[in-house]
Amino acid sequence: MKSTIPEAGVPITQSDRQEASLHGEILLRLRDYVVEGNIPEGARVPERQLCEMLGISRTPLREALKVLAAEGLIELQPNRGARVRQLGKRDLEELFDIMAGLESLAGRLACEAITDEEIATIERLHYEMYGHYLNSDMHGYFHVNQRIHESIVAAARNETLRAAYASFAGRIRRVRYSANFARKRQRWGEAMREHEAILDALRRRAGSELSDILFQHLRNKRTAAIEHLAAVGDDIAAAPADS
Amino acid sequence: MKSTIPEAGVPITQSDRQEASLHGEILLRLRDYVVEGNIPEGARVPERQLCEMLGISRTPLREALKVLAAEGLIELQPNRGARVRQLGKRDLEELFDIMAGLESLAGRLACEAITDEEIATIERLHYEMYGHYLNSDMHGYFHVNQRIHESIVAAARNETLRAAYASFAGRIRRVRYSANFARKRQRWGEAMREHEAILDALRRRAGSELSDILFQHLRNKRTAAIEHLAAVGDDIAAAPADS
DNA sequence: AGGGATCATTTTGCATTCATTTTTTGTCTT
DNA sequence: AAGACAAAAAATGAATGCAAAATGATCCCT
Repeated sequence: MKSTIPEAGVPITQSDRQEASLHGEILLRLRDYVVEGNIPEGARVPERQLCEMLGISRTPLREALKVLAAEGLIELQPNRGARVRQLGKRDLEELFDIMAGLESLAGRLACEAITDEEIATIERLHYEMYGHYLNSDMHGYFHVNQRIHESIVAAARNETLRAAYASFAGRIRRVRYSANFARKRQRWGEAMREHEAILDALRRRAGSELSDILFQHLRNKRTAAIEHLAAVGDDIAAAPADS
Repeated sequence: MKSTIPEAGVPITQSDRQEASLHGEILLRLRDYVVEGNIPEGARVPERQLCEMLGISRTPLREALKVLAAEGLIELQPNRGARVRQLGKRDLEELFDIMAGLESLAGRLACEAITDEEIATIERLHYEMYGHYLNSDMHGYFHVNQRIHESIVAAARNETLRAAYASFAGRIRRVRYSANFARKRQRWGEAMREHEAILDALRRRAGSELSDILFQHLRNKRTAAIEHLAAVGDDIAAAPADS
């Protein structure tokens, strides 16, 4: 008996749906492959090459490419193939704002349903993150920080929101990670204080307040990231013009 | 060679955006077709039938179906074809909350960039809507109401947000429309007052405040819609229950 | 020798074909 | 007559083939 495929008529969750068929498998692998940054931005990706790399024919590959294009990870130019999407400054601003909005929403919803246990878990993560902060462990801080935000999204009890959040997060994954290392010591301290405010509002289940704090917190992240990329990012900031 | 099936369905309309390719054309047409509610919820949609209806082969159709599935409009069950996605009560709650979050975000962003002219336009729409309210013109009210919310989203100056908003709106389009007619006179009056508060906050560019008001406004809409569908909707509410 | 046109090669888009899986139908057994 | 098993029919998933477009290379003309 395999992985408990529900009876007919019952919707299959998006994550389960993909694994069975080949195009779904390819979709998952290709998405990871792109999100992880294995293909340089704006690079042309010939179908044939991907096909032999994955050992499949073009049909399921093309289906996966269409989906990835719909998700905004790649661009499909008519008769000219697929390119990894290049994010210009404006694109990044828009995506960061959306992430801010989604987390802001997640925080508001989380206040309606979060359990004490979940809050305790987030508190533990918070202190763990504080430890990384004190040790100036950027890498550890980044990952625990991610887990905190993911925990808030999970506490919102909204699977559709979680999926949308994950999708948008994938689109700016590389940038987010690289931008994290741009964090100045001062901004880092501010972020820690903001996280304390987040935790405080969460404990009090102050939805509207938490929504505001989260948005502002992410907005500040956005500013830091954009500034960083404007200074360092030549490859990324080069995109804003068309083609 | 019988390859060219002439004028089997409908001629190609190039008026649609940049979608010159066949799969893109099919995607737009199929999406509209599903969103407009031409296929009953949960109904099986054989590829063959759609192919001859659209006058194309299965390849571009299947590509379009994959994208629609990624958008959440249809479901693809392995080896069992495509079905129009059925939204259970929980799905609707989640989607309404996301719409609330996105509009809340849009309002906040709009306050940063909206022009006096845009506000004036929204004011005109508001009074037009008020007229429909006084005349109990449900249909007119619904459409002007939509335009107001779309105007706020447009004023956010975030194309990615606009696209995401449109996508989620498509998923609950039918329900939204039908739920609108469930509006009790009392709730209708409340909605009008909320709209006045929205306009007021927008004039003052009070982003955080507008964000709160919009979320609450949409939350109230959600409650009304879910109650309505719980009472009337047998087909829609039938999905979540276990088999 | 340099710029541009023409032709060959590569790549993409779509149709068709082949292989499984599912669904239906028909028959047989209890 | 109802249920179960089996075979046929239909539908889906993936691969291949073919035409059109794009890319690159060669050749011609000034």
